[in-house]
Amino acid sequence: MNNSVSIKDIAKKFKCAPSTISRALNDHPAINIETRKTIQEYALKVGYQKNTLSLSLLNNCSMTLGLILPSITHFHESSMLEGLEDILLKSGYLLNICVSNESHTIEKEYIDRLLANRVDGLFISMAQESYDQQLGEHIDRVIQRSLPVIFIDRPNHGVASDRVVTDDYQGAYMATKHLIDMGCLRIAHLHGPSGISVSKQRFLGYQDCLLAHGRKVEEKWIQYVHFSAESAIAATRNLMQLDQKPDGIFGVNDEVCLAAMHVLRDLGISIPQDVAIVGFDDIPLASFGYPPLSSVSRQSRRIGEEAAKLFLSKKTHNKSPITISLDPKLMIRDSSLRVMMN
Amino acid sequence: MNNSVSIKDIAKKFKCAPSTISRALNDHPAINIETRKTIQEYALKVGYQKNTLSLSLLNNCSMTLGLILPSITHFHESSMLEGLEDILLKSGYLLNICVSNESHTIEKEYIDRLLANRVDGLFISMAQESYDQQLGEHIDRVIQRSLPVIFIDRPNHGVASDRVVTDDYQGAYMATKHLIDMGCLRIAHLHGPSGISVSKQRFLGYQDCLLAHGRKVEEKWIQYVHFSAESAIAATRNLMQLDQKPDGIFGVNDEVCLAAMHVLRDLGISIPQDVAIVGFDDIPLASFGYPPLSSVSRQSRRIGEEAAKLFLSKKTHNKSPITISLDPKLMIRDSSLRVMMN
DNA sequence: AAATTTTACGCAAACGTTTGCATTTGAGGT
DNA sequence: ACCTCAAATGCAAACGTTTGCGTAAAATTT
Repeated sequence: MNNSVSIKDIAKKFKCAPSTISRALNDHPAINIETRKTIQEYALKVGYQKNTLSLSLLNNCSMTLGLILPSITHFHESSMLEGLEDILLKSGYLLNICVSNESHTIEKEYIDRLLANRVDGLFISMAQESYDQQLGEHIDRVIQRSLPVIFIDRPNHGVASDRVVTDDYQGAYMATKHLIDMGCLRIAHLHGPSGISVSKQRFLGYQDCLLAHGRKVEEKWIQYVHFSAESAIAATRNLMQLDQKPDGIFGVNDEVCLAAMHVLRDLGISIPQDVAIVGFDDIPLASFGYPPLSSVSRQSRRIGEEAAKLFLSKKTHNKSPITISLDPKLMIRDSSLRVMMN
Repeated sequence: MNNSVSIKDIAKKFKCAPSTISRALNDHPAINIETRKTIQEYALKVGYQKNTLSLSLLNNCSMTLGLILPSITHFHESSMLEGLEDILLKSGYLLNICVSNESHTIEKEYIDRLLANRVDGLFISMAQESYDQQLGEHIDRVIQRSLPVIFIDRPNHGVASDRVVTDDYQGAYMATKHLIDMGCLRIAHLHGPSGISVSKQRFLGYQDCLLAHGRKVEEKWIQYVHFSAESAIAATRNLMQLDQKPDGIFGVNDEVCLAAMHVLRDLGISIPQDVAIVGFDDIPLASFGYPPLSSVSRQSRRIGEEAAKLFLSKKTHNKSPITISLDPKLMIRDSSLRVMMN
């Protein structure tokens, strides 16, 4: 079944000790230079490949990391993964990817497997279930092993550890402020799944911005949606059936906004004149919506990069927990850019 | 640094042999039922976690697989990954994710690391560089170790191994046929990056369908693009500056089509009356384009599921290489649904 | 009471690699 | 011929776990 050749096999071939082979392959100066050459050439010929598992066992270091995400199909998540990979590739690590599907049970199962495989660290964006039910002891188990745990996007209630996030609050504030600047008087919000930090922070930014500018936060203008486009259909229709229709929408992400624009077009409502709209994430297709969708960029790829760098710095220094918060950027496009006439 | 407790540690605590602990934890009947209980409780209390690495070493089986992709940010790829994960989760495997970024060098590096970590199998969608330069010996090295290698999407020139793909040719044929049925006389194609199988197959399906229906395949109606939306901007403009403008477009994927529609709207060209358009992949946002974009669905998630199942069946049976080809489905939406008046 | 079986556990090897500490060999100096 | 020293290599333990085999003690059967 397994054809791999080991150091012992090579040792038999040369009738010498495994240690000699090991040293030869690692260019140890104590081994005769010609012996080294001969052994190295033979190893190459027979396709010898070091078995890292034995080393991991010996050194208590597997050069493998774990990444647990609720899902991976959104641009933000996959883009973040690419950022992580980019840095880890250069540092010799491998990454185990685990999709929890927002389930606490699955998350726990994956953590068990990762621990059993002795990963050297863990990046995690907690499942909604774990968050809702305030379940953190599975993460604590990891930290008790003094393994670096780096939280991504979502916070770690109770657990003291590192974090890399975008400042969702600030991003939402900027988006809402922009809508106010564009003359919107009744700004609605497509609120993300409750219990998830991202939803909450974006709502708070929206709320505080309205209050700071003397607006009221009306419950009827807040509709709850999931992160998928479909869920925004009904929500948007609801908004547009109100007596007091909104003239601005801030959505929890771009998918729901693109779906909302779809509904608005259906209803013959012009964007941005009748309703201005701003999303979040700045996915590549935002620019190609009709009209092009204004959006808050989270620098997804950089989140991954910063998380990886944070891990690498922890490996050596082991400082106290820190939070890296990246600034969001507002990308203004036609969906909110009103022709002001005053 | 590492706080993990081993079987040996527990054995010392109980002043017995490690083998006793091992058997107790694995519910071996030869161990006294009460001893078992005591040991299991203690193990739970001190947070014992089996070290899988030692077992991997012993059994030549790591319960870990590798997945190498050119990128991960497209819906098709991340969706496929979720399908893979779903099946592998149930089978106890972990998945190492590797993004090659279409680079042969990176792909080779990742394969080395995966082999060193003794993965039990490999899923791979080959990098364009490897494909362009006909480089396959790094894959051969894997197969020579008699490791299952399953190719995804892109073929394995020269290498005899399993494959899971969508029938791109058939999908493209269906899309083109649909445009013909909708009365399009001059059907253009936004051709994907050359050298990549997906691009080629979709072009061939387009070409053969045209020929089969007595149409000419005109070079001027074929524009080359990347898989990103941006790259379709210039391409679409070029098409619309021709004397003989196309009245139908089949695009290599949805991103380029959504971008193309953006350009068409800018030019005041009505969709689908002036130009009908059909994409590929059926990404979730296709439904929310303006107008909603017709598209060929590849069943991305199922590709991952089938690949995982194929691996699992190979583990036991070890049959000769097979190719699983999934049927594409044409999702007809407004972007191509013309009101026929004849 | 002797013989037999059962119960419950220990021993040691194995997986592949590294590494500190011998040990061997040969050369050079006296 | 003897001592010294360096060069080149071997030995054995270690990482954590499993497992076939051995063995002691206890329980059961004659």
